[in-house]
Amino acid sequence: MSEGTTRDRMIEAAIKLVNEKGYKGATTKMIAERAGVNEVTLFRHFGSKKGLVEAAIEKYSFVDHVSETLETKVIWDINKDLPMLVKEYQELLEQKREIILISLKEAGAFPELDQMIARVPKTYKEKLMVYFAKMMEQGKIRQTDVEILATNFIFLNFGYFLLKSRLNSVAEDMSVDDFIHQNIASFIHSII
Amino acid sequence: MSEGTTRDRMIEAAIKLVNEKGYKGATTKMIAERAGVNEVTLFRHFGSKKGLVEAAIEKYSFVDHVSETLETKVIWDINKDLPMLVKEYQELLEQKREIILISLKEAGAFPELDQMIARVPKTYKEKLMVYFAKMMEQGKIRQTDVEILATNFIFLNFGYFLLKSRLNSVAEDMSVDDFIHQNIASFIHSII
DNA sequence: TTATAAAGCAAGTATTTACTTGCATGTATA
DNA sequence: TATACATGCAAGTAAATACTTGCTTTATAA
Repeated sequence: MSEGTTRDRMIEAAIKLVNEKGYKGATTKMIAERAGVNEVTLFRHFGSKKGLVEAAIEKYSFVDHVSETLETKVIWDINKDLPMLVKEYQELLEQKREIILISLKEAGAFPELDQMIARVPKTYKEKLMVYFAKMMEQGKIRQTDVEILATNFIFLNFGYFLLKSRLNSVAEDMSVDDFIHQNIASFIHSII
Repeated sequence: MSEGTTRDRMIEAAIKLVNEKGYKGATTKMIAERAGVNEVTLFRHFGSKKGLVEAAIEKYSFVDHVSETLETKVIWDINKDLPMLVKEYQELLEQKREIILISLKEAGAFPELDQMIARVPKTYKEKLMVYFAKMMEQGKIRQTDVEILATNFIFLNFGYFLLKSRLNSVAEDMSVDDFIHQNIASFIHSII
């Protein structure tokens, strides 16, 4: 029995097990066991397995503060801003790691989940474009297509995140700081 | 009933359904149905469901010709070589799309699959490093760390591929040619 | 044409799984 | 103390699922 209320423990166990075994693979028996709870309690709280997983998804879908960061923490110095943004974005991906991987696993099964996850890079891209445009106005980066800059930045981040998450062959042993000081530094160098 | 031998049809149906529904979600009944085959035939051929999926995995794990390409088709012109390599790599990812997504879904369940998939970007990275090193020797690209170049190139490719595959929000409506002419062009511009 | 192999068909089995019901136990609040 | 509420426990149900067996039908090839 871990910490938190009964409800929290069930939700946490559900997220973890669905991530490990997939929706079908995570049985209610296993979830109850890992939550240190009787299986019946699970149905009394959420009605059905689907209800439980939906509750779990909802709980983990906290509103991302990435947009906020891009409006407050930015100091208009590309060498400070981008590393900071990568760090925040990777942290966000890490926090949502399980639910992102679930959405890759269970694509289609939970439409709301798809949309929810898709929204993250989308809003991020839009805000990034604004940032790059302003930097360009100020003459702090080269004149280029801001959309390309933004998508490339996201592809880099997402590619690194996923290759590190699962297929740890290219990005193995590459910490976020390594990624920032090597790969992102190279990216920055190319746009100033 | 699609084309091919009975065996081929079963394997094809297995790959597709496991990709759509996950290993547990793809029932033998469904697989048989989609293959236009009696369910018993499936067991007579492969003994068990696991046997079938393993056979399917093995069949789809053709040796990648990426290494070969990097040794034969290259003409030592970065503006021609990289687009060509992206195209080939994206085609490879596309061909292995289903099995790559399966390996993300069923990570851990089929260890051989993990290794198999992981090998693709790994060998690609190594070959790329050699290519970049030679280009540098010839003074055709700027002096930089070849490993960073190679990983960034792969992150871009993989990030694009996955965001396009599933979370189609950032990369939606972005064709491979768009990706090459915009994002990769920007990458090329940054290293010459 | 005949022998052989591959596939279909029907029926069944054991197990798992999501979910239910009835009742006992504990625990907090009025 | 009494009343509500949350949880545990035991037992069960209906459906689905992987897999089997025995027999018939179809296609291949000698």
